[in-house]
Order: sequence, then C-alpha cells, then structure tokens
Amino acid sequence: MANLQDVARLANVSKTTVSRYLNGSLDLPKRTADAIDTAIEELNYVPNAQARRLSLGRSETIALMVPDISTPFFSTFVASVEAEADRRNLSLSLHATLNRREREISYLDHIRQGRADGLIFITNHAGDATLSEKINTAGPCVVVDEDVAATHVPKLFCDNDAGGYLAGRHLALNGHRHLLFVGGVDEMISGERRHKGFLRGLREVADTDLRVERISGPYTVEAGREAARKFISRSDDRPTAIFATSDELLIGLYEVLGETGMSVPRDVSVVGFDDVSPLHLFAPAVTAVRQPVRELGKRALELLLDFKPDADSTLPHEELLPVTLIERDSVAPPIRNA
Amino acid sequence: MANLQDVARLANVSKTTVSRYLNGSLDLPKRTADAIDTAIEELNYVPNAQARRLSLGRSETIALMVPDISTPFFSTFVASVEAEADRRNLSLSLHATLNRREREISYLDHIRQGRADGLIFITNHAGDATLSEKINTAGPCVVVDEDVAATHVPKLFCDNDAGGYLAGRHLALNGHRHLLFVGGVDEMISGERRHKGFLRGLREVADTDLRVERISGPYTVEAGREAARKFISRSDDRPTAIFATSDELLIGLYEVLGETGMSVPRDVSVVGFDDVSPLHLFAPAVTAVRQPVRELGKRALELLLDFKPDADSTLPHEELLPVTLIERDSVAPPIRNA
DNA sequence: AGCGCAAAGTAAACCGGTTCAGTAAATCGG
DNA sequence: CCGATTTACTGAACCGGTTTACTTTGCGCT
Repeated sequence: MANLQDVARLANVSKTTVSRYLNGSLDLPKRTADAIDTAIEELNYVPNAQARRLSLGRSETIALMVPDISTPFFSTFVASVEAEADRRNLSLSLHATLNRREREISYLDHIRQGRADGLIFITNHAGDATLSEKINTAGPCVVVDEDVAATHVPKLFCDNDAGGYLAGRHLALNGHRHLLFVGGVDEMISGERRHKGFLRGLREVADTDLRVERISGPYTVEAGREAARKFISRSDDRPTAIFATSDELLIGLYEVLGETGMSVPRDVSVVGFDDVSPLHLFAPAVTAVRQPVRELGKRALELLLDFKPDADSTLPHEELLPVTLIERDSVAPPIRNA
Repeated sequence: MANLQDVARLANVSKTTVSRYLNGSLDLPKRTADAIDTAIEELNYVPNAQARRLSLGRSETIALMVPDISTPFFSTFVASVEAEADRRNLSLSLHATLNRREREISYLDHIRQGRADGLIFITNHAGDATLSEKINTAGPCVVVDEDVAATHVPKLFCDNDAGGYLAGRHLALNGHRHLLFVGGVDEMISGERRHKGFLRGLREVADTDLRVERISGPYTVEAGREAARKFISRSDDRPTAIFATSDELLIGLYEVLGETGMSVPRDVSVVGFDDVSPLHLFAPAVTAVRQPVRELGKRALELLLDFKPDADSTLPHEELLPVTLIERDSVAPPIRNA
C-alpha cells in the first residue's frame, strides 16, 4: 500500500506539501497539483484513516450504545442516528449492552480510549452511581430516551408525561374508570412519567370513581405475556382497559389475549405506546401513543455535536419531543354489566 | 491524558517494558509489575486505541453494510453480527446504503483506508460490474443474503430455493392451482431462487393445471401494496393464493387486503417469507417461511474471520442456511366456485 | 576464576499521517 | 537595482503506541 511519502516522492515534492494540498491548507500552481494528482492516481493512494486519526486526535466516529438493536424502536433509532452521522461523514460504532451494567460501564471507556469522539447512550436501568459517575467523566455524551439520575449531560426524551396523558384521557373519554397500567420498573423515569401523565389524563375527565391498577416490569414481550396472564387469571372485577406502555409489552399482551380468546376491544380496551411495530395490522389494529423515533435519533446526534451548555445554567439541558395518539380499533366503551 | 511514557516514567521503567508487560509478552518480577500497576492506577491511564491500531496495522473493527437498518430483517441481522463481534472484542462500524450504489462503492474503501479490517456486505442490487470489481479488490469481505455476480468472496445465503419449495408445496397441498408470486426484481438472485423453488414445490404436488403469475418488485411495503391493488383490481379469474416473498411485501399486501375487505384465507390464501416481524399477531396469523436470521449474522462474521479458501477451488465458497415453514392461519383450501 | 546462560530490562525504529516554523526564489514598487 | 513581499514549498517534531535487536547484571557450575 502506497503512503504519503510514496506519493510525495513520485510527485517530486515533500510529504508536507501533499498533505496540506489534500487538506486544502495550501494553494498550489496547476503543474504541481497535477503532478500530485497523477501520483495519487498512479499509486492508487488512499490515506490511512488510523494515522490520520492518531495525528488529529479524533476518531471521526461516534459510539451508540443501546440495550438491544433488534427491537423496532431501537433499530429505527439506530437507523436515524446512522443517517445523520453519515451526513456528517462520521462513522458509527454500534454496541448492544443487553442491559448489562458492566458492558455499559466498559463501553463508556471508548471515548477515553479514543475509539469514539462522543457517545449516545440509552439504558434501561437508571439508578446506578458508578454509571452516572462514569458518564459524567467519560467525555462528550448525551443520554436519550431514559434518564440516568445524577448525570450532568444533555438529555433527550420523548414527552412521556404527555403520552400518558393522551392515553388516559382517551380511555376516560371512552368511559373507562377501572384501568390497568402495564410497564416501567421502579427506577425508570419514563415509566413514572407515563404513569403520572396517565393519571392526570384520566382525572381530567373523570375525577371520581377511578381505579387504576399497575403491573410493573421491563419493556419486554415476556413481561407483556405475564401481565396478560395475571389479568386473565382474575375471574371478576377486571379492569376494562389496559395501557401497555411499549410495543413489546403490547405484543406479549396481544399474544396471550388472543390465545385465551379474549376479544379486543369488546372484552377489554387496549392502548399501546411506541407505535414503531406494524400495530395497524394487528387484530384489531392497536390504538397507540406514537413516539417520534426518527426525530429522536437525529436530534440526539445534533445535541451531541452542536450543543454548547449555558455557563450560567446549573441544571443539565433536557429536551422533550412531542408524541401523538394514533386512534385505531382497540378501544371501545366498556360493556356495562358488572 | 496520561500516555505510556508517563506511566513508564512514574514506574521507573521504559515505555517498552510497560507496553510488553501490558501485552503479556514480558514476564516481570512482582515488584516491577506492581510499580507499573500502581502508576497506571495513579495516572488513570487508558491506552490510546488509535495509536495502537496504527501501530498494529489493524483497526479491530469490522464494517457492516446493509441497505437499511430499520427493517426487522436487517436489524435482527445487525444485532446478531454485533453480538458475535462483541464476543471477539471487535467494534462494529455500521453503514446503511439505502441501496445507493455510490455509497456501496465508497464504503468499500473503508477497508483500504484502514477503517475496518473486513466487511460484511448486503446489497439489494446485484448486477454491477464496478461493484463486483471493487468487492474483489477491497480486501476481506463476505457477501450475504443476496448474491453479487462475478465476485470471488465467500457467500452466505438462506436456502431460498428450499423456502420457495416449502411455500409452493404447502399451497399446492392445500389445493391451490392458480397462484401469484410477488417479489424479486430481475437481477436479484434470491427472488429467482425462491421463484424456482416455488414452481418446483408446486409441480411436485400438482403437475397439470398449474397457473403461476408473478409480480416483480423490490422487497418493500409499497411494492406489496401495489401488488395487492393490482390483484384486487382484477374482478375475475384471480389467483387463489399469494406468496409474498418478504415481510415488507406481506405487510403492504395485508394492509390493502384489509382495507378493501378481502378476507384471508377465505378469499385468498397467503404465505409470507422472512418471518421476522410479529406475523403471528396479524389478522389472521401469517403462514410463512422463516429465515434463520440470527444464525445468518453469526455465521457471516465467522466466515469473514475464520474462512480460509481452498487453494484448489476456483469457485467462491457458498454456504446455504436452512429455512422452515411456520404454519399459521393464512392458508386454506380455495373455495370451489369459479 | 571464568564461562555460559537466564533474567530483566531497554534504545530506537516504525506505523502514516498533520503541522509549526521556516527557507529559497521570484516578483514588485520605487 | 535594492529591499520588501509574496509564492512555493519543506524539515523535523509530534500523535502514542508496538517490536526488534540488543545490553546489562547476577547466578550456577566446573
């Protein structure tokens, strides 16, 4: 493989000249420029990215850390970050943590190691002191989708509270007073906010007679199944509507509901959250709160690269992206007989 | 940031010693080793990956090029490659080509640039001479899922022919004789193989009276919609079964079938391909040929890193992974009235 | 006492770029 | 025709590791 030196020799100039010419920091008369171009052509020269990066002190790479890549929400998110990174001529280094803390912590070192210039970080467990300490000292980093307590980095979330509110209001307007909220382990701020918004939405419509139950758990298909089983095992006084706060929870819920012959929305109304999976094709099509996932990815990279913190602000920058309710066929008024 | 030199100074040894100690190419007496460990601890030293890579002449990174990251098939594939890469302590550099040839070609340079040690490449258009030339000279590379003609690199596909066969046989056994095959643009080998296998499966069961139509197109939701519209616009003598050869095609098909009130499988039977999306929740649950996507990703990286070509073999190595038919509710015998 | 060998390191070249601080020659103004 | 400026370039240091080939010291053995 030819290197800068080889090109310089063939073009009868110095390394410096070729380097500066290629980087545009030197104007050359046409003859010299041509000689260099010819030499590059002839030797089939391609600059070595590793050398360039070492010299420049940056990797031209940003790292993306997500719990899992294969779920629609995260894969769509990754896709939108990649698109924006590509637009800026940055490479994307992708890492799945599978929610394992030691991975999260070790990947955070990638910035210090010079493997990445910055990091976009999504985690599903948000309370760890070691983790937040590490995030605060790792280097350029933004936290997305789920908060990590005690971190002083820019943050970007969907408006979880508004999402909960929309779902709650919609179900209350449809006459539901006894509801089941599924999702969110205690430490996850997204779950808390969705829950709070949900209650607010319900109360705005129906201030009395409300009964809201909750099954907490991770945003997984299996947790959805489990919640559904628990729901079904109760023979009487069941809630008339369920708010499943992620696509995965909803999928698990639908699976079990379907298997056991429960009919949506006749026997129970359902509202989902995320709306990245093809919920419009499910039976019945699912009414859900839609997250602006693509917007989230694009904005995350913008925040990472362009954001300059206010000197006077002591609080970390936090940004909320709006959500919308997509009405489909999984919500109906409850049957009055109980 | 502390570097090797700083550590060496503090531990009263030379750079060489520290480097060799850290890389295990030097056994040191406990006192010296401790001194180095202490210095590293004290200075909070982390080796610089860029420098290491330049020196080593490899990037410890492999590049993954797919048409799109957000579809379930590719995102699952990416996830499985990432898992295997992580197991081997390699970084993964992710690139979406959006099927644009100039991107595919420019990303292939990443190997020569030293940005990646090898490349896993999936494309959806397979006939280009510039592209195959570039692939042949780019460096370590494997071609996955869809063939690129005239390339001499290891190749890994699902058994598309067997997949077509399973679908054809299943539909024929259910009594279908007039069928519609949807998918595959001309240059795509996967489509051809699925089609060929489809015919073989049909003929094995029913040698006469077979009528097989075909609508070609890319593996997209929109192409699925379009095929469905075309299908529906024919008022009589419609095929009684449709083989939609990707999840996306199937989704588009189901959307339009649903909107226009066609009932599956009463009015038309449907078999899908991929089975990565939650087809079991669709209405009705979709019978489909399942691709072993995770296996595909894992094996792709193995091939890239471990495969040593036979010196005597002139043909490129080609590997086929088995597929299975998942029977659900979208296939029934045709109604006999036409 | 002296040879041989193992133990414990090390100096310096190298990977392939970028960049600071110049230099030599050509051109220009007066 | 001389000094000043501009043009066209360059030597060498630097980024931070890895590695080859080599030195020094100390010990056991005869």
